[in-house]
Amino acid sequence: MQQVGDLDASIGYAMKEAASALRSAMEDALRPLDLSVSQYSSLEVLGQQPGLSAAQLARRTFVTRQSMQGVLTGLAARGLLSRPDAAPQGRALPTELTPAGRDLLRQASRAVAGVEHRMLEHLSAEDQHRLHSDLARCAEALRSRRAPSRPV
Amino acid sequence: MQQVGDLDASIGYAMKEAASALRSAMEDALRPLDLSVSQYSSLEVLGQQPGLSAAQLARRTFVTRQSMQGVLTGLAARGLLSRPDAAPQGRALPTELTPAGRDLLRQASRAVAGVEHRMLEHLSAEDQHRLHSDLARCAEALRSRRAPSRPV
DNA sequence: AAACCTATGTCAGCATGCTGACATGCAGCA
DNA sequence: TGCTGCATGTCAGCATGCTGACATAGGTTT
Repeated sequence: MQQVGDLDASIGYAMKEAASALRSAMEDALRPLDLSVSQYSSLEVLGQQPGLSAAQLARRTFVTRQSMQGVLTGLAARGLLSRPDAAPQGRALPTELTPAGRDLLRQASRAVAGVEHRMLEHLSAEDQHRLHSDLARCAEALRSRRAPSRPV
Repeated sequence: MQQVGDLDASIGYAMKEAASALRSAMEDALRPLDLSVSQYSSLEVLGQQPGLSAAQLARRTFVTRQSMQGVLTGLAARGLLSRPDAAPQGRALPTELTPAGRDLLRQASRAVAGVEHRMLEHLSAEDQHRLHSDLARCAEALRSRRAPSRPV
């Protein structure tokens, strides 16, 4: 275990491969709707948790809040979501989907569900459940020891 | 299954989360060596399969050959790998690590192995084996139906 | 009240990776 | 021979996402 060893035996490599294939398939599925994966992710999160700020949304979709601003600007320009001009409290601008946004999200979510189904069709329900929990455990294990790197 | 549904139950979302955490942890581990994840990936593949062309390397590391050119240029400028000036046959330029490249790869591979170990330490050997095979199956299932989109 | 800390939005600059396009070398076929 | 198809390398342009920096709003501590 001192070095990575054969890549075809590496779980990290397999994870990158699977994530890369998933992203490509999602891009293909979302292209007809003129949505990028980042745009879809924002819509999906926002559909389930209306009123999130850009910074909260960014954390949920694994990008920086600076990047999220660009995504939200693009979606707002297409009338898919709305943000108040002034913050009702603090600096956070709560974002919500418009009816058009909800409608497009419904189509996009259907397309992505198809991709996910295709990805998992050869796995039993039990395998899927365990895969989900193992992935969550991997993420948690990596997150837990993110050193604060505060110098003494 | 007609829509994606709760994100916390989505395997695709969990995969993105795990892959994102893995990438961040690798960036942290490789920063002291002044290597990006892409640079490390290229070195690792090249260490196991010397003589690959840029295009072959690109496919193995899930980037385009155009992007790979930039990575190889940077690594070559640091004396970590060597490419012939002229193609010995066809257009492909077979790339190989220099002794300095092999040395840095050894350190990087150790660091990344540590990350991967941390990611998996709460999973049994059996769980790890199954996770690897499930990820491979997911990738394969997504790849298989990449539609050629040739119009009839 | 004043100082501090945190979270948020925003601007600027830059690195990475992509698509599109073109030329080249080689194999296969008419 | 010439034509076609394919893989490779390379150039240009662009989109995405990042880091760094700053101002602002609110809460906490002193």
